[in-house]
Amino acid sequence: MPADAQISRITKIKRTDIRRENERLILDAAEKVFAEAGFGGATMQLIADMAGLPKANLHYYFATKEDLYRKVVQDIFEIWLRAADSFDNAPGPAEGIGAYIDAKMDLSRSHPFGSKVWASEVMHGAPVIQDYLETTLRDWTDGRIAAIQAWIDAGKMTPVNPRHLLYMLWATTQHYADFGHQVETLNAGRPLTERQWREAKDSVKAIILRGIGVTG
Amino acid sequence: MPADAQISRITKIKRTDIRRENERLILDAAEKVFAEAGFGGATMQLIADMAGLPKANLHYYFATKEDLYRKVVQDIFEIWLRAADSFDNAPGPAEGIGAYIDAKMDLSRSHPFGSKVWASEVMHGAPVIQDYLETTLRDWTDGRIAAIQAWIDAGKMTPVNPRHLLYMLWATTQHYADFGHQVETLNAGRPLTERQWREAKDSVKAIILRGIGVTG
DNA sequence: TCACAACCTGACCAATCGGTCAATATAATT
DNA sequence: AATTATATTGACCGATTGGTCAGGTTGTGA
Repeated sequence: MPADAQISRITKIKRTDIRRENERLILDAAEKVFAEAGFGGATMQLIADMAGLPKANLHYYFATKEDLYRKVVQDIFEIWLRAADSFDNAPGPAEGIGAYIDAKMDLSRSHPFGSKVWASEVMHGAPVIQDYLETTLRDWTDGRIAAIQAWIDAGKMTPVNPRHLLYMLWATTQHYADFGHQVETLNAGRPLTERQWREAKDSVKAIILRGIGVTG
Repeated sequence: MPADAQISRITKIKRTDIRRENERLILDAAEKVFAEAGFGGATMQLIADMAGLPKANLHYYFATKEDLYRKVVQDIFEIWLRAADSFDNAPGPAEGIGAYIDAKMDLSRSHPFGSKVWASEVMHGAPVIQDYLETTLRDWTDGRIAAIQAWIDAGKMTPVNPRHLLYMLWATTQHYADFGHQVETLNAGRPLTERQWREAKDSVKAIILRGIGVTG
């Protein structure tokens, strides 16, 4: 086997790899630009520059700006749904809700752009993911409400309105992503440190868990 | 005195009135359009149509789109600051924080567009109100943190991190405005009724006040 | 009544936008 | 090696944008 053949085999870029890598480049850039500028304020040129590709190349992989945006929003939604696994199979609210807060806070830290894109989409009336809200999200919500109600019926937590408890969990955890700039500004302009993130998580968990009558 | 003179006196439109009324028309329309489309997605033409004025007339009162936007954001900020009066002069956290939640929830219901514009502005890095964050908001925050700490020191509530408690109050109350569309979708597509708004407020207050060791 | 200032607006412009396309290059297949 | 499928890109286009401006209208004070 000649040397260049070996190199070729190692450095070879397969068609499927090209597609996958470029789509990833574009989606990452798009997530950031959509988050920072909104759908209306984002431009394909800006996304292209951030992805390091010519604008025309974006349209080769994603027909329209709206197609690209839709894919970004859907990806985030799936990540969030997966975070809810912490909720399931928990013996009680202390573990289930505590783990859910942990998971959502971690996502606010690791995927702040995605959270902002989702927030922006919902704030503008959910023009592209309305069907998701009415089907997947509604089903998911109903399921968790039932789980919380079961904990209440079993006397494992103080009776509260499960729906509003859920909203409070979403709002509080996503606040650290969506309003991250405000949080950072009020933190002397510096990003939260590892210790500060832990304190944020602990504070949220402490207040909410005590609020539903669960001893941390 | 001739009849038309009397009519003229009654229906007369003063210069100052014209300016005030038109600026109000434009600001109200702008708040709604900026909230629903974002700064980048909003167009002066759309705002003009909603205000019932020619586009050129908007530029007579507000030089640029950014000037108009800045005024909208500043108005909201002042309304929010005023809502914090409930915080002051309260004998303890039950009254102070309880009243603050009430006030912020009422604002989420009465000024949902303003809340969305603020959220959008902060999410995009606060390009036009960064100085407010660093001065007015920071001072306000420091003051409330001190007030909460005083309550803690006086043994009137469970020791919690005052800053994160504040963030939780903001996040939870504003969620009903910023994510109002999602809340409505999960409510069978219908806006919250008077009773449902009361239940939301009561749920938020119950969990948070219990979470900080205050008996409702 | 007159002169001035404030107010109004249709028509217009340069800039930018999302999107297209023909031509070319690269990889895969036969 | 030849052919085909996929990937790349500069140049371009119609549509829309924020903003301008000249000329007209209306209210105000002298």
